[in-house]
Amino acid sequence: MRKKGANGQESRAKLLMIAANEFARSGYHHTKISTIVSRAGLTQPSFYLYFESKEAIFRELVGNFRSGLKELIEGSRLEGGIREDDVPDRLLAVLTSLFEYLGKDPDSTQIGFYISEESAAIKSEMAAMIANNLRAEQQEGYFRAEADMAVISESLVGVIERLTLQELLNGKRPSGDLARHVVNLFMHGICEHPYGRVSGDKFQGV
Amino acid sequence: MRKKGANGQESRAKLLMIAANEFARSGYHHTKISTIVSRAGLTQPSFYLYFESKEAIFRELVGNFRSGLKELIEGSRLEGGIREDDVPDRLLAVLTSLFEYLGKDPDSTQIGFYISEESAAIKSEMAAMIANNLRAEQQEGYFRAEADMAVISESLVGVIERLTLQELLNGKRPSGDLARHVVNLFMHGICEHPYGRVSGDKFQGV
Amino acid sequence: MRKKGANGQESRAKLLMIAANEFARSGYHHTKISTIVSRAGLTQPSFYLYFESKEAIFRELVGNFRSGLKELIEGSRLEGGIREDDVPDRLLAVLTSLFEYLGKDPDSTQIGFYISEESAAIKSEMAAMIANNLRAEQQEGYFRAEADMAVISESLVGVIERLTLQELLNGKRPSGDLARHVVNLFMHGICEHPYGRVSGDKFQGV
Amino acid sequence: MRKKGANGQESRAKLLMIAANEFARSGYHHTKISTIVSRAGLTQPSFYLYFESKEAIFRELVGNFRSGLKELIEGSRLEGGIREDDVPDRLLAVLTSLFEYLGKDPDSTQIGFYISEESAAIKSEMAAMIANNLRAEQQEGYFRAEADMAVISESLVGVIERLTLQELLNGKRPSGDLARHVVNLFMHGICEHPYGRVSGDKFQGV
DNA sequence: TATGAATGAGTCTTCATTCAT
DNA sequence: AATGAATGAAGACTCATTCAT
Repeated sequence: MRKKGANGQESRAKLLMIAANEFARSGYHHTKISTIVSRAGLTQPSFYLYFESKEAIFRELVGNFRSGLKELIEGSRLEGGIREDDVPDRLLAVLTSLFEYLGKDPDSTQIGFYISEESAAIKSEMAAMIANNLRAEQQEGYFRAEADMAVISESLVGVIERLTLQELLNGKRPSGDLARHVVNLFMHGICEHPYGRVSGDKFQGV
Repeated sequence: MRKKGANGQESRAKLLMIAANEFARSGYHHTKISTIVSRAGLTQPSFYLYFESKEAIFRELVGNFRSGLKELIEGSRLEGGIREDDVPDRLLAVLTSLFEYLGKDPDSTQIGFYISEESAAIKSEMAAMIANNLRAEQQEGYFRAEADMAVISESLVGVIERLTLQELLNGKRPSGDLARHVVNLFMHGICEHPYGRVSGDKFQGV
Repeated sequence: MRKKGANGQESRAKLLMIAANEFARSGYHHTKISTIVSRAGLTQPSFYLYFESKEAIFRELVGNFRSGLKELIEGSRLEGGIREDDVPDRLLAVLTSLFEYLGKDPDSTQIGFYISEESAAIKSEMAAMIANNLRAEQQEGYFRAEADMAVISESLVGVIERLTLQELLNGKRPSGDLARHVVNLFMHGICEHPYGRVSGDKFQGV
Repeated sequence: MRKKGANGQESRAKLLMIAANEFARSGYHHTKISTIVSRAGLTQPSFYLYFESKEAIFRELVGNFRSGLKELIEGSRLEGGIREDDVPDRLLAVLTSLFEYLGKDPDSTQIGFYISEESAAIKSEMAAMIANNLRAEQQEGYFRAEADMAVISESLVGVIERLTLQELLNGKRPSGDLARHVVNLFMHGICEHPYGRVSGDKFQGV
């Protein structure tokens, strides 16, 4: 006769899930081990059967999110040789899958993007990878040569993190919708009648 | 010769400044009153001479940042009747002063944008105000009629917060530079040769 | 061999007992959690395993005393229909059990009667219950019709609290002894030769 | 030109009065020097111009009450040789002046009787003096020879303190009224038909 | 006579973590 | 696989009191 929850893997997974939820809702410091185990129907010492410390479980959550994100982005470089007309659709596909990733586990996204002290690093890493992708594509002539891809990629990350928080995680808009908005913004801007770009003595064109 | 710190207002201001710095560097919970007062050359009880609690001084800091930001944005609507050609320059001016505000007191910006639990609310408020401004300008024909200003303003806030953190606060680029990049991105996008916009059955154009 | 104090209920009871003693001897403010736990052979956090706060354990102590007292007095109304000659003996029994209650746990009595801010309320409640009992008995003709039972019961409470503190708690006299003194005083007074009662223009007889 | 409140004696008296009020209302520990001086329109250091410490001002208040009380009681022994019939009226007069003393400065009475740690001692002293007076009168045959004046005086003090708190200080009954109730109770008791006194094998008669 | 500014000393309370079973 | 009981370490906050002016 198995004891209730006697399957260690189950308990571990349960703790991980609940911890993610607590961290996402309350932040790292306000989350208490006692709350987590209590929601899991366990006691405090049991927690330490599966995780070394509060920090360890948090790191595991952040790590999972981070590596999944990295993998996704690494696999999304535009293949060379696609027709120029296809660029927007390719971008759209990439961004859609990115938003889908961010939306499928809101607690982890919350943690990785907004709670963790690693958040800044994660987004920087993300921006760097995107910048690489974009530069490669830029070299193939898909984007304006003078565009500063460091700034563009940081901007893109900023847009993504903001829309994720404000539109995606609370269910206001679906991934594809958001992706399309972003593509159109980054492709064409919002200006009615394109005219010259702003510049100045001390500024360089984007 | 005046006693060191014998002026209460000086002590208060000092504590406020040091607290901002500690909160910005270490976050709310890791910041200790003992550290703050020690850096100010005071003792713990003195802190409570000027502030009700740790939370109170934090709130004051956040409040100052928030109201300053609000005031700035509220005063920045494009006046109607300017020539269409001037729109980019006006936007540039607005964004420049915004980045300047965000860059002049990095600790407060850090707190208001990234540390406070109010951060989300602050940015939402900011996005809402910007959306209002943009809509007004949209009605005067400066921007594409079909652009969804809710998404645009959220995106703009995302870009601003990201560039502030990655480029402005660590001194990589000056306010004007960033502002110009943002204007160009939002005006025209990064696309080399404008072609049709992406769309889909279930999506509406931006 | 059981670990010392490994039984939670024992620890709780121990803390409760020691706390009562400390509160009784030193008053609420001078009583330190550190002293209580140290006397119990525990550390401070253990205290919070069993009680929410210093105030909570104090309230529990006061509450226990109060409810026990209430129960005792509520159950002590003289049954109607007893012979008039038996009234003193019945009163004697009631007062004896009251003094016994007050004397069996001196620390709690000290707390409930003299330390707690609720003391006044406790004694008022006690006086009100006694007044009710006395009035019922008065209606059955056991006591003089013109006696003001509000004043009498307050007086009785005053006598009880004073004798408890001065004679009972320090062991000078046993419960029965005190009860008998009180009965005789309230029944007959101390006057050698009963003469007329004092009265005055503006006073009503007791 | 005199500074406001430049008269030291005025400030001192003011502090004393306010302190009495605060101590009476809030107890010793909850009373804060900061509150006292603030109500007096002074600052904290000024307090130490007139009193050595918080404890010192408290002691002064208690001392004043105590010595006034002592003086009053000492002067109230029944002169020998009065007619037996006059005893009640003499007692009445004594008790009336006692209640008047207790009622004229409620804050001080509150402090001396209920707040101070000296309260027990004050009442004991009071009981002892009363016992002396009563014994003297008992020897002159005014009271029953077998009455135990130690218990009687303690009881009397108990009645006085209780009626003072419950009836006098909150204005429910005037001094003379209370005094008369007490005299009648102690002279004759409340029994309708005097019958034998309770006694027991192990008890001695009052 | 009065005060602006500052502090020494002390206590409650919290929480992650562990031990023995 | 799980837990009842216990703790080490740390930080916020309070208040009577004093110094220099």
